Amino acid sequence: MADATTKPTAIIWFRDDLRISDNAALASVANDFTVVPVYIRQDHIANRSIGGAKKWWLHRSLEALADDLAKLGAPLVLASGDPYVILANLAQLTSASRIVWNRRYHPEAIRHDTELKSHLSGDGFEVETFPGFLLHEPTKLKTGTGNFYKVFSPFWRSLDSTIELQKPIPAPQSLRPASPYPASEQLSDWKLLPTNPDWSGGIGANWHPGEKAAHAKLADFVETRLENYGEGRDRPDRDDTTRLSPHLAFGEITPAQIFAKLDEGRTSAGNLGLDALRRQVGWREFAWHLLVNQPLLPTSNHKIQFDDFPWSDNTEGLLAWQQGLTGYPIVDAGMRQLRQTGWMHNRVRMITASFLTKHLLIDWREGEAWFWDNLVDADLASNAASWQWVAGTGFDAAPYFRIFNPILQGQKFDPEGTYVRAFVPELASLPSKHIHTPWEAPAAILARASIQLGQDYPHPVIDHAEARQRALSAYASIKDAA
DNA sequence: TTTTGAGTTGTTCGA
DNA sequence: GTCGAACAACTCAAA
Repeated sequence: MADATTKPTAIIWFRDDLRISDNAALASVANDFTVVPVYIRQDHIANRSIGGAKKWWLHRSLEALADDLAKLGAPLVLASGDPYVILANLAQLTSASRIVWNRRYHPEAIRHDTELKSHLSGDGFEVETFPGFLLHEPTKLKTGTGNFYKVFSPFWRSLDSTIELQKPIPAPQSLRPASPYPASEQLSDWKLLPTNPDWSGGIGANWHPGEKAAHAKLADFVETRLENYGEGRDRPDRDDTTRLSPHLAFGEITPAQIFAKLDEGRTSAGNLGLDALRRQVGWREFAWHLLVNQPLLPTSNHKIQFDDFPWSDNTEGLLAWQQGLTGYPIVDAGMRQLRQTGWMHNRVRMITASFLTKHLLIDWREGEAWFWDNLVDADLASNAASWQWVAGTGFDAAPYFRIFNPILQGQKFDPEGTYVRAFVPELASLPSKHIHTPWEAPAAILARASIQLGQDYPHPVIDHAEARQRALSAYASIKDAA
């Protein structure tokens, strides 16, 4: 009634946090303010354009968020342009006194948001920012000697034992809209969905963006797959992973919410899957910990001796890898899964990344960029940290002689070839015995499976043993130089 | 300050 | 088929 007009007004700026629950910024204004939720279009993150798969997800996720906010009573306002201008204009229009957001952590965003906060504060607005993206503040967690952590295990021991499990904040029951209420741009005008051609079919069939879908997926996982997660998560031929990564990347769900849900299922009998999943979430924390403390992570070798590494300009090899035509079935299945669904199983990310950097000797940054463009869950920190780890250039990196054997990996983690058959249909009729080594299959068996190597499916682009030796000598060359 | 133990995810070879 | 050792040396984190 009367108090709707007497309450002050606040603007909440949504960014990497497309959710209404466990949203500290939103909760801070939900009760005592009339509000304007705004999302400002951003085509770049850290000087990179957003990949097509993520644009598709963003569109759907904004739809879901807008829907939720409309039901609460304060529709989402979409705007394009410079955040300072937009926020200041909105504040003027609605007589807002307070502006809030949840923090982001990629280096450019930290710089940008810090500057923006000081400008807006200088203009007389009360600006407050909140955590919400991670379980820890990357600049605050330190080793005993005051440095940031560079090795996962001690990092995780420290974080895992000190996490005070904040209870996730419930979503507000309702919101009071500011008055007057600003006009919004139309989401469809942002043209985030692909047209001509619309390649999003495979992605749309696999994913349901949005906060509600994220929580439904988590609940289903805890109920049906958590128990198998410890070993099952390594199997691309099974569906034992959470597939929560894109939901996390868009902030539709928080690590705190995941941990809280997991805790409900904690038993005295053993918590193998539960602890394994916490640990995986810990890897995301660690990647951001590294990125915040080492902003060059996405672009520069952490181990600088790799600046002299003889990477190859193998454009044919790069193309074969990108298209899933290397002749190694597990590699090709992974690369095609990525193109078709915007996602790749974690085990296969390692296999394909090892193949690019070690078998083809192509700079990890080429692979990082390709993953960034195609992954629906593309995460600046996880992507960069993981590529550097595989390439051997990064923090706590794999020893140089750790070169994945794509044949063994296929046989071990996709023993029946289920995964290969799903994404490399031209091999579907091949018996399991030969599914990971079609070039060794007897002619009669290839004929029966209607495969002519070199025609229906490529010969291996390079022999494994030869590639292994080549990679080992390439690594030896920079070791000698150093 | 020095010392010590440890470090996601592997492969190959030879007994 | 299975198993342990070798593949290197270095950096990190904590005692």
